[in-house]
Amino acid sequence: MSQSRSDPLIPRREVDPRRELPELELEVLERWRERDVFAESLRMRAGAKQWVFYEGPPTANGPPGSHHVLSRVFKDIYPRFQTMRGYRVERKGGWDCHGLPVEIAVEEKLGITHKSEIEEKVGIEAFNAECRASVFTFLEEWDRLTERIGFWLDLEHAYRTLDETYIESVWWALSQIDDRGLLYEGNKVVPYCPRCETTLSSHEVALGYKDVVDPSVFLKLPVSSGPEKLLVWTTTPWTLPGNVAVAVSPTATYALVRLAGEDFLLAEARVEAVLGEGVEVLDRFSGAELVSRYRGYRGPIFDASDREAGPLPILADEFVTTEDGTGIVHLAPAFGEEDYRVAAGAPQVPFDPTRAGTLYNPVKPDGTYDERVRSRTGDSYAGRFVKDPALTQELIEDLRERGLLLRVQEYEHSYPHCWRCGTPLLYYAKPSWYIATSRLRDELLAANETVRWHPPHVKHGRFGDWLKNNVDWALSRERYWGTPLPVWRCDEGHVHVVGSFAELAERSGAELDDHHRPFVDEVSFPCPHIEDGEACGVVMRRVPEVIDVWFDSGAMPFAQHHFPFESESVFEASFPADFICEAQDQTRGWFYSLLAVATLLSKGAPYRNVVCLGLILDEDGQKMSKSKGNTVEPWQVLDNYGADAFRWYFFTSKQPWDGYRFSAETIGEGVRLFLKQLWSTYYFYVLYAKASADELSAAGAEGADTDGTEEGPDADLDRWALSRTAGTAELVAERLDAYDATTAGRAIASLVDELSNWYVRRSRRRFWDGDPAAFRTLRTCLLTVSKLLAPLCPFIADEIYDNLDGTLTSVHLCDFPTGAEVGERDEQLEQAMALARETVRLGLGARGKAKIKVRQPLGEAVVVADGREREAIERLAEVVREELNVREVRFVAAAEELGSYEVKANYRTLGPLFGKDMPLAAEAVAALDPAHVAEALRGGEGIGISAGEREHTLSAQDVIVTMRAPDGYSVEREGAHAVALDLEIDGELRREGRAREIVHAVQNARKTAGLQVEDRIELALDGAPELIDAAATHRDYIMGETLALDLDVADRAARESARMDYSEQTEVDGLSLSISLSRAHKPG
RNA sequence: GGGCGAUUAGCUCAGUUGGUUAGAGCGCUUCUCUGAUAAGGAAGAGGUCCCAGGUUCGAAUCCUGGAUCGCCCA
Repeated sequence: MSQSRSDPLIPRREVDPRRELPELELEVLERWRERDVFAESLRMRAGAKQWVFYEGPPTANGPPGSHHVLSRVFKDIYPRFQTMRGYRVERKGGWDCHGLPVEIAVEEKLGITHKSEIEEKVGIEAFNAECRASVFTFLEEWDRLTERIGFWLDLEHAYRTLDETYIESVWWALSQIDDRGLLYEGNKVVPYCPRCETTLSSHEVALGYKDVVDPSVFLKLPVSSGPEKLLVWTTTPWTLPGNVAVAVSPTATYALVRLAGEDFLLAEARVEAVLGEGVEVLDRFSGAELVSRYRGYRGPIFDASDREAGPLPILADEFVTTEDGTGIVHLAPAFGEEDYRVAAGAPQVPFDPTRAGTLYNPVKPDGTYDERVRSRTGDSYAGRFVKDPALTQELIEDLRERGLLLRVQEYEHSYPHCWRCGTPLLYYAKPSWYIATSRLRDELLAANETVRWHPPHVKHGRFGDWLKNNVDWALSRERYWGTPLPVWRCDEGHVHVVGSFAELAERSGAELDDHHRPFVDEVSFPCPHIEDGEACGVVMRRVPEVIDVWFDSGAMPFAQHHFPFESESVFEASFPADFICEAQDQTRGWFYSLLAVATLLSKGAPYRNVVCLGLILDEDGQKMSKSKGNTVEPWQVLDNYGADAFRWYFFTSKQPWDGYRFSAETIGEGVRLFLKQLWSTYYFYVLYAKASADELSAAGAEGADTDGTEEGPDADLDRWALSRTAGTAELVAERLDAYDATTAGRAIASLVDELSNWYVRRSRRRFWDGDPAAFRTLRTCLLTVSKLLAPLCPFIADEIYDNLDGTLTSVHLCDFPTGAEVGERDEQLEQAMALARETVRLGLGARGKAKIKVRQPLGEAVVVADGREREAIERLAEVVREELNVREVRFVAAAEELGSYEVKANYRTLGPLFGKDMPLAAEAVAALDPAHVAEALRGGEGIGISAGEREHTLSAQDVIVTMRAPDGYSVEREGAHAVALDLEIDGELRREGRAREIVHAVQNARKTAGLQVEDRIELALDGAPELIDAAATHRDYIMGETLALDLDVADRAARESARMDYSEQTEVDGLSLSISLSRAHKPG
């Protein structure tokens, strides 16, 4: 397993600086397979404490898209992290197999357009066999994608909701719920798809809202006792044949008004909106009074073969509002939830919910009128689809002809449609099985309180609100491919819920291999119901429904383990989950079904942390969909940029719940900025460690104990790099613990940027020289980065670890690094370095302003800094000096040593003191003599100012001293910091600058001549006397830098050039220079 | 109609308990550095911090109202 490294500083393999990451990832995958790393990561933690992850099962009957990659990335990060933290994190995969989407796909395949064909033409057995076959159509692609993106999931032991064991656990759950008295059959108005002929659950309804324009009608219905007419508004004219009553608000004020000779009744608040201005109000009274005054209206609104003309009741109920319409609503109990409730409670309406056949419903399950409904001319509307726009026009025309229509108005509203087939839903009274979740509302809310949501606002916002408004779970579906509802019923009306396959076998004697429909439908048994001490005994048959697939998924915590029939301890140990993660659309989906099922079984919240992801939109902010053709195919991204890049984009571009504007190009940016930079730094290390192998293996043996004892700038830089890395390790662990991969990832990116652009850049010379301390430092930093990065970008992280260390077979078997083991934290040094870098930045700015190249040395840089800042920069003065290419760095305590300056009030300290008088105080400070103030404050004296009615003695923190640009220097400043450069260039500086220019020119010539970096040369220079002078003065320097064994200057150069391999003419500082060089033969 | 979230540079996003002149990356222009670099560094152009009120000495930040976008609910 572990491999000993005799020379830890020397990498095992060479590295290609232009390595294609997708190709690299495929190799890493191969290595994981060979070394069985995922399984090993579990074995390694076999005895450890569990950290539990639940996989929300996708359906594999469609191909995976980019949004699946999103959720799978986050589902991978935290389990990998917690594994490295020492936990055992099992990751059982899962597949959601049942449900309407599967059936729809099969219907399409078989060319079925209507539900009835399934039983009549195909047969349930054949149909379900097709469903079973199609469930895993895309399984292979899912598995392939899962592996390719580095999502470690146990696919071999994945649970499947169609498995017998799974179904049995679901049955058990339902029997438990029944035992609590929470399962019931109700006759309720439900959202119903007339095409699929099935009831939809509220979460399914939520998927299909569309904005549509429908005609709404204002009716005038004559009261039965006089000429007045009730004004009634409805947006669903098709429900009018089902009308049995109207309702008003008992408390609202109603008005009797006269318009164009007609008397109307409507809510006073709606008069102007409905009838316009200047309407004559004849009388006002409350809704309750209206009811007692008029009692009824002439009905029915539409003629029907089984209805006689006569008064229909006016009812009063609180649900009626006067916010829109007329304040009077029509009631059709078969087509509205409130209508049903109000009608059921009114003795004037001949509807009794407990008695079959009393609900007036003229619409058949396929969404067409039955033969009872007749038009004004006596024709039947039978067979017409109720939402057919042409029919709606006929109904309106009918009303108009009969003088019942006041007005038709286009009404734009959001209306639910079937999320699968797009048919407008009907609200329709149907018998249906329910779970009384609304009775558990308090338990649900209490369970939610124990959950940590990411982002937090979901808890009391979207999800909490949903729980507060909980309605009973409509559980049954009149479909075929699903977990059969385990409810048997006899003709006496007794109901029995079967809780296990064994129980079913025992009662019926039937042993089934497959408990799906239609096989389970055949099973019957004598009714066990005991009445008066005697069993009923009448034959029981299963009700035809299957259950809502959301219940399947909500049952996964126990059903995946076939609990309670086996694996009891496994289930107990893995409940609740520490972490689940899905997109926001699961708020009403899986997040709810999990919570509801667990609560129904009195188990408390099934998860502790939820990461709730946002949606993926395209570049223009449009929702991605196949029909728009704006989807980004995962494979396209993976092949071009790789999985690490894909993953990196998701967690560093923004917080994942904010949603994404996604395009392939934005992923490329992250590759360049971060992954390539990391790779470059890693390549640099490997290149030079290989080149210095001899020195390093000698040093390796004695190396470790000399660490930390060295002094000087190099040691400071090493300590800085280790401190920054240690700090980052602490931060990353803390953030990943808090499910904040975004901050963690960005912190790693900053670290890598600083290692690459500061540590490595500053340390180049040490790497060329084979300084073991530099290699040790950089290796520690890179290895730490690889471990920090392992949960986030598992491929590149493992490659770096494997090459630089490889003690374990994968970085994913390592413990997550702690700051302490990386190195000592020195925050003062970190701050000092930040200040030094800031100073360099300002100095370079000053150079830029003066247009003096960095190659030209300057005499001095004057840094304005005081106190601790000065100490900090002074400690790193050598770094600043080199970076700015100046002979000396001089410090001045305050700006006046350099030039004039000004003082300003510090609002942060003085503001709270002076309050309203702050502007006066600021003026008072500005009016002070700056030199005097600075002098006094440095001497520890206070300076009194007064503003308004207050007086205050200024201390050093109360003022900000800012320098003005002095003469003779180029100055760059920012806030209190400033760097000034002495621009005077004397002969010596000029010569040195020119020597450096010459080196630069020769290096370019070497490149052009095609020489290797390690080739030695013979060099000859000729040209302007100023350059020759400089070259002569800095002869050794030039030879050293250009690896010249011999340098000829001027006089000899001319004749030498003829025999040289390469020569060129160039210009330096506007002066001509000729360079000739030859590859020298290395001695020995 | 209600709820939740968002709105900051051409684009993608930061912006700490309210504090002086609002930042970064990408892209663009100019310059520069380079013995790891299709890299790096500097400068420039680019902002009514969605709008309007309010609180405050002071608002991108807090409050109210509104607009637009997204999601959810009815």
